[in-house]
Amino acid sequence: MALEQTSDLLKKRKTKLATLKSNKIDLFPNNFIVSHTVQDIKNIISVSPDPISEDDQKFTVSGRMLAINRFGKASFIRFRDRTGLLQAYVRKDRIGNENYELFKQLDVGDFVGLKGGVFKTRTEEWTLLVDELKLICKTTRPLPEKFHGLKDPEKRYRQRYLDLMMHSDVRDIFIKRTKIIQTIRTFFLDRNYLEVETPMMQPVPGGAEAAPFKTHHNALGIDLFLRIAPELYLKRLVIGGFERVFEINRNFRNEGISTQHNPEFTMLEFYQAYATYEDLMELTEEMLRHVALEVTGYALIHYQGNTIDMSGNWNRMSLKFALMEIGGVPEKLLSDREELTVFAASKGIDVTKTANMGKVLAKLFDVLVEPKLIDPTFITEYPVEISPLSRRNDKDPSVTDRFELFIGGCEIANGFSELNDPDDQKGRFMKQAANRAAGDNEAHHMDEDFIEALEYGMPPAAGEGIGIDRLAMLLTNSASIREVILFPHMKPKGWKDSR
RNA sequence: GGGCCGUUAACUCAGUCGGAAGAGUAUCUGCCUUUUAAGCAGAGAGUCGCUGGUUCGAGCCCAGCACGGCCCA
Repeated sequence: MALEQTSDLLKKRKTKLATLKSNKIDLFPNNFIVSHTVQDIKNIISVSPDPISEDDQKFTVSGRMLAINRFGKASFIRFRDRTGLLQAYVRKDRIGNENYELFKQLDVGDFVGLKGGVFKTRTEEWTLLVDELKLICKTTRPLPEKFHGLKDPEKRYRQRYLDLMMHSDVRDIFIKRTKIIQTIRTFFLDRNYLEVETPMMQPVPGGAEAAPFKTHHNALGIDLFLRIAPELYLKRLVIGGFERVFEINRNFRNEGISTQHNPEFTMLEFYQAYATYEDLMELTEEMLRHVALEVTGYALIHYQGNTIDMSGNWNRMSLKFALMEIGGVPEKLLSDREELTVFAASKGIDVTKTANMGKVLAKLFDVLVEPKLIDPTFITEYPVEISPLSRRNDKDPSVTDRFELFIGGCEIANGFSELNDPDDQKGRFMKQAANRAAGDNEAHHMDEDFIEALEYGMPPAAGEGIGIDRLAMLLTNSASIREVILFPHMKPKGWKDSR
């Protein structure tokens, strides 16, 4: 056991606990039975026809004390349970001398069980008049300051429980996040999609262009990769006859951490047989509009100073059109890789020498167009070389039947008609493998097993992925992905034994 | 990986020109039975992120490192 350095405050608190314990006070009892929640009490008060006095009905509640105002022989406390905040009035003449002496030893942060009726204070605030008070759980550490809360972002993320305890707006963000996921789930279940789970550990990481995390299975003696996407497995299910499937689950990508990236993040992917990418654009509009309304109550989203209208028909334009009209790229450059690279360089955009035309276009788009797509906009006609899993367009085989959706300057969704020609798919994988050999470690791996699956026949289908974290950022007006992930990844620090 | 900024009491933050470490909240003691950032009087509380350097003297200047934030790649 390492020697722990304790602050003055902590030492005093521990001494207090020891004293209480030696006085036979149970600091962590587990036998308190609650009759009402705070919300129950508020509901009952709100429908009571006549003025209530503290003797009409008794409630038994429990919660964490967040504030104590002591006045010698009486005190006001505020406590909170999962349903809300309530004030209570603790009087020495009601709970008795002995209990009041115990109460004087309690601290902000402690859990208490209370029994009593309700009355209105002079300032018209409904307050529980305490007849009985019991310690439910003693805190060993003091809570952060009540007025300023916990501001240090590092502490907020590393000790999220404190952040949640102190800040109702933070709690609201995570409640909204859950509501987003539940609304999406219901949306798909209502449309006869089957919710499935596919491997998180894959022998060949596929379905996206990203560096994976590697792990090892001892008994099998093989390396496995944490999935970067579930796509290829979900398509195997479409081949198997599950014509409508969806999965909401974690993906893992071994890349940098930023305000937009966490190494693990949550992705919705869904696939529908006999649908095209155009059908999915319709479905996406309907779904996201529905989610925004369900979660925020409005079709207008306020995000980082912009007002985004989720109602009406969303913009649609091709990648090249967007580059010309929004990015200001001269049309004649769009068909010449060399000139385009020079143009990119003139804008301070660095393009690697090995990058193909599609990658150059995508890079230009990321910098010149994406930040400007505030209102929901579908971008279509992505080049085939950067869309290795998408179906070719019938009229122009150099582009695919694919779209990406941008809202608030952020990529939210990526969908396309699925490539179901096994030979074409094999050729695309081989091109990717060549890129990989040339040094692109984010290029796709060859997946022979998936090619074989396609050879058994996949019905025409369209599929889409939506980043749940990004969507949660959008709907909670969060500038950083860390604000919508309960425990964002951070470098370990010696903070555990430094206090 | 690069740039800028931050790290001082449990929390939120000051700290001037390099010359004895500060405030509010919280804690402790006393008073206080309708407060709500309660009030009044008093007290205690610090590895100034870490390591080294410059200096008679460093929270402050310099270098390196750690962690975090924002921006860029």
